[in-house]
Amino acid sequence: MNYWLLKSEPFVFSFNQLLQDGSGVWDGVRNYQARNFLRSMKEGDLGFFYHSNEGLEIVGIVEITKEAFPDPTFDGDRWSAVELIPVQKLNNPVKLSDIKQKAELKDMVLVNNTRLSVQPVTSSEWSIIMQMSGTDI
DNA sequence: GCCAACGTTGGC
DNA sequence: GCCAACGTTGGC
Repeated sequence: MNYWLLKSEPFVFSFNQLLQDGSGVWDGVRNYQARNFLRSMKEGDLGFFYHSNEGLEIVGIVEITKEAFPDPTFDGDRWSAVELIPVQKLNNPVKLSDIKQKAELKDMVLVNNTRLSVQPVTSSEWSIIMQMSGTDI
């Protein structure tokens, strides 16, 4: 079981939107590093849903329900997409500024490679953030 | 609005 | 294959 973090600008696609829709396709990724992470996702993996630009916080948890397939917004198999469902909204969104203050989280990709939109999260990072959010799964 | 970090493009 | 120029992302 692996953990991930997915970034979206809330005015493009928000966690609330995903909750409303019931499921979503994570497409439009045009970065090789991010694509490779998409391709290594397994059904049942969990991910944080992060709002970039506005909010700057982790707002919810998603679960991968369909492993990588060709991105429907692109002609060809160069880019990939996955399907996911919302699992839960965090009781307390975890802000980037709070993450940055935690010594245990200083190595998070989110902190060190701000531009990567799909990134892995270690299980210890996952549990620390879950604790900060006051949320149980 | 600015700027740092990173990715991509294209000339050589 | 290198590197300068440019474009984009995203935090501040």
